Amino acid sequence: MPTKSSPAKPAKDLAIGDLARATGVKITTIRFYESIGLMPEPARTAAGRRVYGEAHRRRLIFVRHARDLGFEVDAIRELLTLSDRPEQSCARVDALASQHLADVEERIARLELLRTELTRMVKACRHGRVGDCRILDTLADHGRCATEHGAVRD
Amino acid sequence: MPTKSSPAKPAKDLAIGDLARATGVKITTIRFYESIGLMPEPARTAAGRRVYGEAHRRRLIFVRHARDLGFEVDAIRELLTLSDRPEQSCARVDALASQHLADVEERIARLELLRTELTRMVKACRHGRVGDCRILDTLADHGRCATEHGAVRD
DNA sequence: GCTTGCTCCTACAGTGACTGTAGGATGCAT
DNA sequence: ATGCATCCTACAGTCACTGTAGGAGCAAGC
Repeated sequence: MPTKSSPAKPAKDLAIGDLARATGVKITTIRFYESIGLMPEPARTAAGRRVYGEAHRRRLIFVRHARDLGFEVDAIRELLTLSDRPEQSCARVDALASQHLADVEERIARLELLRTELTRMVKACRHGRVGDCRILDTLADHGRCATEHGAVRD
Repeated sequence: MPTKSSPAKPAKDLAIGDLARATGVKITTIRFYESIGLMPEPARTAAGRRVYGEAHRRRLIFVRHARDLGFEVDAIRELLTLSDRPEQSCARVDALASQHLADVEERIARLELLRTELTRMVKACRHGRVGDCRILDTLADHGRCATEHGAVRD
């Protein structure tokens, strides 16, 4: 298995399409990440095509994985900055992750209220005419809801 | 309590700000709903100010409540159309609500995988230096994840 | 050397569901 | 008459991309 101490890695160059295939990130998204500063500006060929190396690949995988885990771009930007300062305390990293976890838990809680309410609504449906529809009745009047489901908000 | 059979309701007119206060929907949002056809174009005063009545208020409450429950605008548009045809079967209403419920359940499932993974990451943190940070390690390598959390996607 | 077909480039518009701002007109109370 | 709240339109901004238009580069086959 490869270690980062291998000294003479040929650092094979990657075109943007190669990088996209290697990471599962779309070409347009890679360019977008560059435009918002999540990815650094790569070297270019004489014809102006982007040339990437192993460091770019690792960084993009980090970004993609953090996005998959739901971190926002600003948080990822900060995480990337932090990971460039290995001597610092990781308290801030912990705080970012903990905050994100708290956000996820809040979203789950809100969605569970929603699930409760929607389940109730769907069960109440007697499959008759629109004029007698309990689902529409409930939508017309929050007073018929069992829970104080707030708004979904994302 | 008011019934819709009250015949001579004075139908007190509402300015857009009154309607906003009565429903908790912001003025700009009411105008936005009008622009996308969720709310009908209201009558206007001679000076061009919008004038709303009880029917508008009920419709806006319906829209707001459906949005709070996470229905998308297109679904709400369809629900509103359906509720104008009280003799039709409510099967389509049921289908829209059931589909939305399924969507909510899927989002919950994905978020729960995320919660698992984030909890694991945060617990693994040994509060040391960035260079030894398990959280950053995990972000750099999906292989360290316990679950196939996909992407969050909303 | 030329064509074919793939890859890549920039620049900009569109998504969803709003929110915010600029700049002006109206309405009402004092 | 003045001041202030409310209202109007029109448009830009949000987030994290995705899609499109229109063009240029590059390798392989003929």
